[in-house]
Amino acid sequence: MSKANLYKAPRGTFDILPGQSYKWQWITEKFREIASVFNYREIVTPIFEVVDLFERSVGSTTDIVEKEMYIFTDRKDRVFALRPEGTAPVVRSTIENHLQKDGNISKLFYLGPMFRYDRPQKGRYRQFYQYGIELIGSRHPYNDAEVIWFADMFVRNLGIKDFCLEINSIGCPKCSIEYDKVLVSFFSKYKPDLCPDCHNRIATNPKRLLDCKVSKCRTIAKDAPLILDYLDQECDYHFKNVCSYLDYLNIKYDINPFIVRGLDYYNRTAFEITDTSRKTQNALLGGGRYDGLFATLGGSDTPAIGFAGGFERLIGAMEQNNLCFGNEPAPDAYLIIIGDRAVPEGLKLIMELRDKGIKTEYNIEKNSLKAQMKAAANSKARYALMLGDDEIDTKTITIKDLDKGIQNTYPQEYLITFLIKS
RNA sequence: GUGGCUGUAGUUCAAUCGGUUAGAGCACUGGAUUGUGGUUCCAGGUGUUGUGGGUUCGAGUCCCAUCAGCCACCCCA
Repeated sequence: MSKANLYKAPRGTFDILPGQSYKWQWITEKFREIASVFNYREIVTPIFEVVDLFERSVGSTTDIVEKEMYIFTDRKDRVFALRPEGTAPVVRSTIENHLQKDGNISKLFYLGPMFRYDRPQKGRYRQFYQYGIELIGSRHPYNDAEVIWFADMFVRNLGIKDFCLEINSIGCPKCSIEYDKVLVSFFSKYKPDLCPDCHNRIATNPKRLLDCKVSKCRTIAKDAPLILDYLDQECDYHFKNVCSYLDYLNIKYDINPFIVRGLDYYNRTAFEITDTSRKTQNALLGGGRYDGLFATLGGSDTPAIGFAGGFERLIGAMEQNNLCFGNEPAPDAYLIIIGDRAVPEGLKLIMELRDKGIKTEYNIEKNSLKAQMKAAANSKARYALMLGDDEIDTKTITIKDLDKGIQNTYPQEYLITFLIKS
C-alpha cells in the first residue's frame, strides 16, 4: 500500500472512478436535456479569474472570499482565484463579449468544477462540481418562476422525491436600508445573549443574523421582524407575482423568510432546494435574483436571475434512495476465439462489428475457453460470440446470451443483423 | 478555521493485558472441465498494520508528530 500510495488526491478532492463516472454522465445528460427544453445555451468560462472579480461580486465580508478562496499568483504577479462559484464569471463574460443586447433575454447554462477551501466532510469538498443557469435581461417575475420551475423539474426528473423548495424575497437595497435598521435595533436588545459571530453581523451584515445556527441566536431570531413585512411596494408586488406564477405552474413551494443567501449580490427572490432526507450538507441547489451585479462589475444595468447546484449532493440523494443512473456501460458483445486458427477470422469480425458501432470486447491474453467465458461474464456483455474450428469450417458463429444462458449457431452474415436487432 | 473519532490484504473486518511467523469472508488468478461464465471443490499472492519518530527485551496494540477520512461546529453545493 505504502509504495502504491505515495501520491494521494489532494485533501478534499476525489477521483471520479470508472465505476462512478456514468453517474456524473447521467446527471449531466438530464441537465442538458432540460436546459435544451428551456432553450438555454452552454457557456464555458475559465476555471480561474482575477481575484478581484469575486471580491467585488460575492462580497468581501462573505466567508467565501474571506477564507475559502484558492488564491495564487502567476509568473507576472497577477493575482487569481480558482473560481468559488459560477455566476460572477458568467456575468463577466457576458459583459466582456457583449452577449446581452438591451431588451433581449440571454439564457445560459454552465457545468464544471468549483473550488472552496473548506474543511472537507461528506458532501463537502474543496473541488466540487456544479451545474447552473443564468437568465439575463429580464426583471419580470415570471422569469423568476421559470428559473425555479427549471430547478424543480430537474430535481424531479432525476427521481428525487424527498426535497423541499423554499423561497423568500430579500428585497432590494432600498428595502434593506430600512430593514437592516429595524434588525439592528431588534438584535441590539439581545446583544449579551448573541454569539460572537452575530456581534459582528450586527455591524457588517444584519440579514445574516437570521441565518445563525447557534440555538440561542436562533430563539432570538424567531421573533425578529421579517423582511417580507418590510419590502417596499415594488418588491412586495414582485414577490407576490413570483408566487402567483409558481401557483399557475402548479409548483409546490414553502415561503421561508429565513432564507438569506450567502452571497452579497442577491436581491429580491432567493430560493433553495434542500434534501429532506439529510440533516447536514443538505442543500441541493440555491439561487436568486441579482439585478445589481452587472452594474457592480462595470456593465450596463441588467437584471438577471439564476441558480447553481452540486453534483455530489444530487448523487448522494439519489444513492440514498436507490435511484437509477441509467445503465452502467457494458459491451454489446464479447468475442471469444477458440484456437489459433480462428484468430485472423476473429480479428476481421471484431473490426467489422466496431465499424458498425457495436461495442465489442476481446482479450487476446485469455487462452482457455473457460477464462474467456469468465471474462465475458465479468464484462457484463450481453452476448458472447464464439469462434472456433467448427465455426470456421461452416462459416458460422455461436452466439450465447449471457443472461439467459442459451446459445445458437448462426451463419456469420447474420451476425450484424442479429446484434443490431437486439 | 475550532473540537472530537478513526486509519490493518483490492475490499469488509479479526488479532486477548504490549508477546514471538498479523488472520477470515468477499473479490481476484489458476486448476478440477484443453468447446462453455455467473453453482461447487482445490490451490495461490494478498501486507513495510497511512507515514515518520519515540517508549520497551519486544509495538498493529502505548506516547508524540504528520497525512488522510469521518462526525459536530462553521459554511454551503
